[in-house]
Amino acid sequence: MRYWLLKSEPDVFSIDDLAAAPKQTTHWDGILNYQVRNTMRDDMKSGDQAFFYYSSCAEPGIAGIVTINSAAYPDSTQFDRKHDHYDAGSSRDNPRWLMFDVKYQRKLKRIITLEELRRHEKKELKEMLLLKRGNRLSITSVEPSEWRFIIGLE
DNA sequence: GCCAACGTTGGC
DNA sequence: GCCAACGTTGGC
Repeated sequence: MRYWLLKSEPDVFSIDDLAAAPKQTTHWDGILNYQVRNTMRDDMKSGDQAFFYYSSCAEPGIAGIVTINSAAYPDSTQFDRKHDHYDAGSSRDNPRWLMFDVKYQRKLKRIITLEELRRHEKKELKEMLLLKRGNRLSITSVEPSEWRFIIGLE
């Protein structure tokens, strides 16, 4: 079992939206980055756990915990001509982009802000990918020690 | 295969 | 809205 961090803009999709969704489950679609796609394909497994992180908002930080609820499978939005994620270079025979299912687990008691995480970036969270310079990937892995430390902050 | 131009992300 | 950092594109 591995740990991950999924970024989402809360104005677009929040942990509360996931909690209110049918079966508290949704498709995590629209990932158009090859490195992240390869991570999804090769490393993410059903049953893995992930932090739900808020980006591009007033208070960036970790808001909740979700479960990866499927293996990666073709992202249907890439075949829809009307969709923002339509990709003319992809085909059903050889899909370029993947998505997976995510299930709500719980909200954190409070948002663990980026600012708070940064207070530990010299020590406990020295290796955390989220905090590394220039990181823009929408999914990053979280080490078990980092996971435990952050849960401890809560 | 190089690299400049361009687009996107995301914190501030 | 700005801008640093990075990924992608496309001409050569």
